[in-house]
Amino acid sequence: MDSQAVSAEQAPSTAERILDAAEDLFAEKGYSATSLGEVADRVGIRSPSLYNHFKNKEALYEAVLERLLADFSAPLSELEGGQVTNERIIFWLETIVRQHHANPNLARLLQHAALSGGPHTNALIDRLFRPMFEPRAEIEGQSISLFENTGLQPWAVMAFNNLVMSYVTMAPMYRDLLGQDPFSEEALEKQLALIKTLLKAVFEYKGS
Amino acid sequence: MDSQAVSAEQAPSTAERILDAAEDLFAEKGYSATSLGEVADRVGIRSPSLYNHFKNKEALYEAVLERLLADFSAPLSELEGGQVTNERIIFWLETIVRQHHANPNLARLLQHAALSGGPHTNALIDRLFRPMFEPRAEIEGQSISLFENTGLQPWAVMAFNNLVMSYVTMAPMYRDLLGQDPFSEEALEKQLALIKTLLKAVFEYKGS
DNA sequence: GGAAACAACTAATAGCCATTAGTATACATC
DNA sequence: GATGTATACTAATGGCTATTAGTTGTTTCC
Repeated sequence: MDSQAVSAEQAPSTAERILDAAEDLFAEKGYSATSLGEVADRVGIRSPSLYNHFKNKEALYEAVLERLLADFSAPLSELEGGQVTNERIIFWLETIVRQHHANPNLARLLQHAALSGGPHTNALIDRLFRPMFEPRAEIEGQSISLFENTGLQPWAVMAFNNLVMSYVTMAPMYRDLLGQDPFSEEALEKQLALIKTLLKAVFEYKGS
Repeated sequence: MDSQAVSAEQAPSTAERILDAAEDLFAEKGYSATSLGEVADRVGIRSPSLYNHFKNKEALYEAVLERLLADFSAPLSELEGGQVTNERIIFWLETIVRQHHANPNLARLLQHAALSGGPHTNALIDRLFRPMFEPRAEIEGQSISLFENTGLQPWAVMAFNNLVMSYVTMAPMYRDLLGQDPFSEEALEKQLALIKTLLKAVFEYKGS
């Protein structure tokens, strides 16, 4: 009865609460191992009621993906909106790391998709990764791809993607091994320090 | 009738063929999303026949894990059997990378366990990772942990584990993005070159 | 050659899955 | 106040799940 919030923030709609619960579960268990009954349980409704908000399981999954992609696509677009300098690559990578720490679900979902497939996997690849690997659209006459001058592109792109993604997807094990929260502020700083060091090493790499 | 091999190699037993099929499926889909019916289909028998060889699904999973762990535990034991020099760490990491390329299933299985849990996950952590993170047993009076002198241990350990594991678990997506086999000989060489460069960068890192 | 062990099969179980149909309640609009 | 629209519910479906029981044929051993 006292739950009628008068504050500035709206109480989330049922559809939003479904998306929240489904995002966590899809990220943890993957598409096929996630049951609509469990999603409904977390929201506090019965599973057939989900169909008032989403056409079916696949549509719910697609909506979860769409919401995540909207957040995570921004940084790369911004990077490509100007000259790609080493400094801006560092800044871009740092932004991405912070984003994954703030919400680890996209990385987890992507990892499930890479391992097991599932609906819309190709769309995921195209929208999240393809832009990093393809030669960039020409800007000011020059066509540069990330890390191009190191001679190890696209392996360097994969390597740094691996660093960021696997930290997130392995976090439950690391939590156990470290005895501390892998998403704490200190942990984030340590990971960033290491990644920046490695990034500089790649910038200076001229071939063995 | 002509299938009675007279050659040196024995035809694999039914139990071994079950293990092979189950390993691939568990690695692809994870524990709960793998059905015994599908395992049986691949072997060419009916699912109740599996129970002639394994007590139940969990015992089959455990047997798959055991077989994989036997292969993958060797290199670290060997590394710790002597002085831990930078050169031997490089050699050890190279061995591990080659092992994961030869059989990507352990990395995939481990990734599923990290994301979703499942039976024996704690045992997996303890046997595969704990030795890398804990201070090593004293050998010749000195107690050294890997990467200790860089000041970023255990983050460096995690980072290189991430590099190796994620390359394997993301391989299906990379196959699509690269347009070539991520487990080919050339791909392996490229990955090794990059990892060695990064490893040397960490050895020389003294703190920002 | 009879006995025992082994490994395949079919049939049947209880439980969970996504999904549909039909129904009840509340709220907004005319 | 009547009429829709939205959103919850219960009940029921057919399919898939792991697992058990019981049966049949084949191999191994004395």
